[in-house]
Amino acid sequence: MMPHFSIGDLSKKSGIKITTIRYYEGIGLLPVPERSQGGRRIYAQDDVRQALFIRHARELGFEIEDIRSLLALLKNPKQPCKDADLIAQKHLERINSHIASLEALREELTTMLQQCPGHESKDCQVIKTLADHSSCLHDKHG
Amino acid sequence: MMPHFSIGDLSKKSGIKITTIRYYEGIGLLPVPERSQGGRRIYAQDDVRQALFIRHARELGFEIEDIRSLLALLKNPKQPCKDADLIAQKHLERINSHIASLEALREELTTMLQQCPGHESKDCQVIKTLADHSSCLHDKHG
DNA sequence: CTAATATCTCTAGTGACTAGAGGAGCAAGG
DNA sequence: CCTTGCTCCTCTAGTCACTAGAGATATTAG
Repeated sequence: MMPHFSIGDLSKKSGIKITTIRYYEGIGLLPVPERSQGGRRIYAQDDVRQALFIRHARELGFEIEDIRSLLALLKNPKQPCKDADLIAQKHLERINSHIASLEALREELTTMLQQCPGHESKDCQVIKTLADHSSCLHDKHG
Repeated sequence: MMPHFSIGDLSKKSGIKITTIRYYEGIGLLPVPERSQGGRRIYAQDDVRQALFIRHARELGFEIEDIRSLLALLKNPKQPCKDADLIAQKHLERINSHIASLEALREELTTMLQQCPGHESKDCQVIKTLADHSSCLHDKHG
């Protein structure tokens, strides 16, 4: 007899909220589970594993579409590994450029705050910097 | 005679897309402008300044509600500067923690990719790491 | 006068959920 | 057997900050 779990069990085991589990089912990221006589979802051990996989990937910032691809690779063990590597590599690049732009923002915000001596907002460096883009440290933040 | 600008002019001068300008008007971030006889928006120099302020703040990652507060401070020069500093300070903290978690992700992704020797996805370290959360470098990514 | 371009309003879509309404299943205690 | 309280059900709508598109009108250049 295989163990089976309610949606609440799956939620606790995977750390994914119940509403989110239903949402994932709706978009096809989690399988459509069996139902009890009363119409409630019944999950198996495999579903717990898949939910954990998804949660971990989301925590790592992978997008849903990436996860869809990674799940396909997980289920087809003969698929070339480089497909997964490519997804991870692209994601790493996104993260790297995201970090770079956030660091630029941090620098500018820090400068703004350090230079701010005033008591009234008319002297405020934060306001001034925002109002006058030409005094900005960087050309591009985004 | 004050200079006046069409929405297209404002868009070019501010770097904000036309549709976004209308959206900002809708949510009260930009003022409701005068209209020409034919019903087109007419902007003044002040609006250009305000649009630039908004764009710069958005580039720095401030949320719309933050910008609303900062605009209020800009327009009331007697307001205490620390109100603006507080907003910027909070934002800086958000950015710092965002950077920290992205760096954790980067580390884990890098490790995953470096350890990946395989040819088939069943040996893929990327897939394996995602499937087995316990082998994860960090407790928390988020 | 015509053709091209700019602008208008309005609706709906994006991603990844989240919140809430209103109803039904289910287990335990009295 | 009945009630209480929890879990679960579906469905709709809201979040944020836009973006895209349809279909209509205004303005401008030639």
